[in-house]
Amino acid sequence: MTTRKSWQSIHDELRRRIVDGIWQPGDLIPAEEQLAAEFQCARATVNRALRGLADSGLLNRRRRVGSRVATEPSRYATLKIDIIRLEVEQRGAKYRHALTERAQVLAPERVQYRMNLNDDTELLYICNLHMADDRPIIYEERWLNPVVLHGIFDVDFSAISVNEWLVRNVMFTRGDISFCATNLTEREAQLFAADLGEAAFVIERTTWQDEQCITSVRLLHEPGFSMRTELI
Amino acid sequence: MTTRKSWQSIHDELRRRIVDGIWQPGDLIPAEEQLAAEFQCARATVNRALRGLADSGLLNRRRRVGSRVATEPSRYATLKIDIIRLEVEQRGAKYRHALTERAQVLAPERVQYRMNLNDDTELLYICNLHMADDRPIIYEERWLNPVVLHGIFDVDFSAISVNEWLVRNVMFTRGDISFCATNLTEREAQLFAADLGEAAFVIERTTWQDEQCITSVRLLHEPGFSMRTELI
DNA sequence: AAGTGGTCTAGACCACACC
DNA sequence: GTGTGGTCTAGACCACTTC
Repeated sequence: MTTRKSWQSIHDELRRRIVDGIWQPGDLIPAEEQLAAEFQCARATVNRALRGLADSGLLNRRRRVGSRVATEPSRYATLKIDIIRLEVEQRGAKYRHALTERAQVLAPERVQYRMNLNDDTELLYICNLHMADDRPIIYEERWLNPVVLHGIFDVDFSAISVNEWLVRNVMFTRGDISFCATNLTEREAQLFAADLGEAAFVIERTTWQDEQCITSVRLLHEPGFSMRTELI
Repeated sequence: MTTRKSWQSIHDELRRRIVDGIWQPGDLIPAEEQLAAEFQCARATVNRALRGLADSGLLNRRRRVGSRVATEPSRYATLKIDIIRLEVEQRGAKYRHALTERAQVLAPERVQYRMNLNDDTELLYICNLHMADDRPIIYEERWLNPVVLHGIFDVDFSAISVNEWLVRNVMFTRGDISFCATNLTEREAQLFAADLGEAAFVIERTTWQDEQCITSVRLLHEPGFSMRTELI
């Protein structure tokens, strides 16, 4: 055995060959066996490195065929979904939230559709204004399904935020999230001390436990908000 | 040896124990060695399963300490960044784009800042309107760095889109992306046959090759656009 | 049939964090 | 020191795809 190679160093070297154009898009690269011989390591180590490159979209791998440099490399942006309180506190600001609404209601039709509910299930409807250093930053409008969330009607959501209660009490198995832009209504503009019609960033998130919908939430961000992340 | 276990089946079983609350948030789960004994498999197989759970944010793992069920499970939304033409064609629509502007200019200050450039580098400035079934869906405004992109001034971007030319000719090593909402200016509203001030979704993306900025782009989406993905 | 990636095994050593 | 996860090895078999 010569010096021990790490899968990371092999990953980086192969990545370099792709980025520098030594292996062009569409090219078939050497098989794992050959690379293992070149790098003087076990095939499993090369496999680990190649899997990483395939995960990040730089390679397409197929059995019997080999690993090909992607012709149209897929790139991904990964967004971390945090509890709002943590996001605020990590920025060094003081977090506070105010419960602005609480009711037991039938959801509007488009929410029923999103949550895949019958039209006779009464939901808990909760609205919250989230603040950083006492400045409103997010208006949260949320529908909760009592069929899944037993005892939800008895929880005191002025003491604990809905978000945190959910995180501690149920775990979702799947969810979807969508992003869009909207013009502030008059009422929404007042919340942010902004102008009617200003553009605001909206996140809508719906989460499920197996086939049952847990909750659907709409997060209206203050005008000027921008969400940033790294590309992979 | 009993029946052969796959890392996937172990992953799913452990995930079930977490989701069903058999292992509560904060709990220390058995060490790899013990799980390997339970599942009658090699430790490497358990390791692979646990690594998957840690990657998806359900576990926090530390050497010497063990694997702990995350108290505030991080959830991630992963967005696939495709070439616009592919996105349109995958929806079954006809793709077309029109070059609306092309100039050799100094970038505005905020773009220079974003691209980390001196204030004397002339960039190639290109604007494109992307259409699906002849309806404008994205207005693209882009600055390209000729220092990295040799010969960029000679390319005919009415024949090939900037996006595709870039993908085929350079590969970026890192990038950042941000999302926000904006009110359409009068000129922008005209492009989309929309009203002045309507809210539109904006993506800004800047990509780099090592320390040099390749390009920065602003994608203004048609009013009503919504970007959706699954939560992990 | 044959070649490629995907995975598993059993064992080993290392890196790290807590003692 | 000691116990945990992180990784590597050498070999093996399997799964898939093309021939």
